[in-house]
Amino acid sequence: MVSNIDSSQLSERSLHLFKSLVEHFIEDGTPVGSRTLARDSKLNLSPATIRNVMADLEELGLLNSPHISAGRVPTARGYRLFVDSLLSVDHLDSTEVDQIARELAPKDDVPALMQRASSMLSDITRLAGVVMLPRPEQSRLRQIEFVALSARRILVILVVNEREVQNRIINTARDFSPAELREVSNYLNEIFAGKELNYVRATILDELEKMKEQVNQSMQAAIEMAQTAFDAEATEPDDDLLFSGQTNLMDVAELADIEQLKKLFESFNQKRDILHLLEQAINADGIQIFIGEESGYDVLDNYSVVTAPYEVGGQMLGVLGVIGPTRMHYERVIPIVDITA
Amino acid sequence: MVSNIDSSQLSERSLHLFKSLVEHFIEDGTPVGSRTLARDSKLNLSPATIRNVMADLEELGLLNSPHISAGRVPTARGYRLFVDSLLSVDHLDSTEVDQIARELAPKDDVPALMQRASSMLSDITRLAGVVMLPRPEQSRLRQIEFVALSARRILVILVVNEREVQNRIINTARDFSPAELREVSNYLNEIFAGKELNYVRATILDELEKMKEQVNQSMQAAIEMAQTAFDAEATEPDDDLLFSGQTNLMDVAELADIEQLKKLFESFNQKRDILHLLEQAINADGIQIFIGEESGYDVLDNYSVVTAPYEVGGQMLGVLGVIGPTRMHYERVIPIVDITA
DNA sequence: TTTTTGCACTCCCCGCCACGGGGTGCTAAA
DNA sequence: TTTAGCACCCCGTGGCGGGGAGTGCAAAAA
Repeated sequence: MVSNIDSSQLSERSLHLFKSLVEHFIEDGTPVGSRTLARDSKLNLSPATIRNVMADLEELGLLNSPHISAGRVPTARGYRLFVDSLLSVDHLDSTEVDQIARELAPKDDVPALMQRASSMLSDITRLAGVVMLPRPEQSRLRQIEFVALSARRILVILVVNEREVQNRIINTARDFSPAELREVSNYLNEIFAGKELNYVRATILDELEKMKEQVNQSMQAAIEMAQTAFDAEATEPDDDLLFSGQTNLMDVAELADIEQLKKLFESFNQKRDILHLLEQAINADGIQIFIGEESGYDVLDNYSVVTAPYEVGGQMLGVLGVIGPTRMHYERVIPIVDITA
Repeated sequence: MVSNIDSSQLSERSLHLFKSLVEHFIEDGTPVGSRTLARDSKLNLSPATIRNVMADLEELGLLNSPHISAGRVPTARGYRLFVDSLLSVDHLDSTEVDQIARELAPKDDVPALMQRASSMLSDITRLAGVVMLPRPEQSRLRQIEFVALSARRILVILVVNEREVQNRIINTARDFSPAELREVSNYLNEIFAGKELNYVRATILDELEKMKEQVNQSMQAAIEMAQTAFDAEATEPDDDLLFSGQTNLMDVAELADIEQLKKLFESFNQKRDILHLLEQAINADGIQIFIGEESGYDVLDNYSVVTAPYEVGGQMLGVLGVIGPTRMHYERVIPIVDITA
């Protein structure tokens, strides 16, 4: 990767001009030329001077022109410099902050909350929102319960990590009485509560062996049953990436290329690429921004992704973000993503 | 609604010509004129004759021309006549049928199966697939259980209609002992098991009143608690419409209008309109086709929807279908939807 | 009466051209 | 180092003209 430009390598004036150029371009998406820039930036320089500066900036790879006689446009590298060193981030006014807080009041369970967060992000930015909720590496079993549905069908309830509840219905080889079930669950809770799920899955068979002489026959069958429940749990796919507002991207003029949009939407459906990308962001300790081709996924070539890890209840949980054109209002999107996280 | 054209109202020849016109148009999407039609249809008629016929057909509202000096294009009404009376449905060859059967082998639970069905439909037709799994009108409460998670947090488990399990976590005003919880659930199961959920929701308050003197204080609080559980249940949205392959629609040339696509995608997200439409199809006893504006939803103006109700395990379950441009290969799509159902 | 031929007409599409606008780079002067 | 001047570039637009595909109608042919 080519080294990025450091703001200290450029004169004050160049930076100023570069900044207004980017801002101008973000505003209306047309390449900006020396004339307009001369007017906009309050520097009182002639277009010719500005042309010289722009030529330098182009040399550095911060700008380029779509064709010889058009204005200049920022490159990915240019955007990088812009967001890293030049950006003055808006402060959200408190009503907006309030609104976000209100929307995200934890009325219900985690997935629903994530869903709301995602669609809120997309609503407020008019871009696409995305929330990743990674399957927690260490899911601790909190509690296990059995409920008899009918003679041989038993509902197994696993409470994991404080809030999540999973249930499976399993068919058993023989009948179990409610008393038996209670006994089994007490037993399992005693041994396994607070343990890691993977550990439970791995150990339960051993445990079974160990107990062979100690516990009675019925108990053994019950534990076997519990095992099938855990095995089923392992295959849980877990929908862990939520999008919303994809359609907002269809409004953005420069993305009006159907082919490209299609590729993007497909990669939303596949989830794979986006997931990989967001995983890179999970350990960043704040906002992270992927600009254009930086992401390494060519579906995202003309898009930027602004992400931030978030946590719920004190522990790292996932990453959320916004996907939009490289030409987005970073100064607005960034604080929004930040606050939401 | 204007009455549809009956095939008996037209001469053999007109029908033949009309049919080849539609087929031709479906094939390559350009308006078809008398000249080409004269070549294509093996009738040995001069273009002029055909022009006369076409003029008649236009009078009947089966065709129209985008502008005076272009070929003709079928109207929605024209398509209607075409699919109702003229269509010769392909027989799928047995490898295709096999493939469908293999894809839909019931390896896992119902929602996953539906998901597979939907994406299979879209893959095979190269259009968008949709599957509705209606929330059963009468959901009967089968069983209710409470599990204490911690001092004041209780997990409520509702078993509904044999297979479905729903759970809610509720916070209570005071502690409940496991014994109390068991008592409450026994009590509720006794009264409400097998009853309709709506009924339960409606009656539980009355029941509470009635019981005031009979049961003890703690019991009352418990019932109140149960009520909040049921109330929460009422708001359950239930994800009951699955799409896939939306992006296929982006390939279809004549839909290249971004605005329209956007509206369509949005209505996929809202689900509301599509849901209403599919509900109309649930009682049809076979394939049902909505062509263009017939559906009554203007987002679907240039689209057709081919639906069929399906059942699993002997009971009516839902509707599945395919959404594509009015100009789709009905003769292929129809049997595919049919077999899948 | 039905079909065909002939003809005038219509409209879209495409390529062409001219032109105006907003740019550029370069050179020479301030 | 900045500015003015100048020649040049290239895109977008709009007008124009011809070709193509198709139409409707009237009159002739079957």
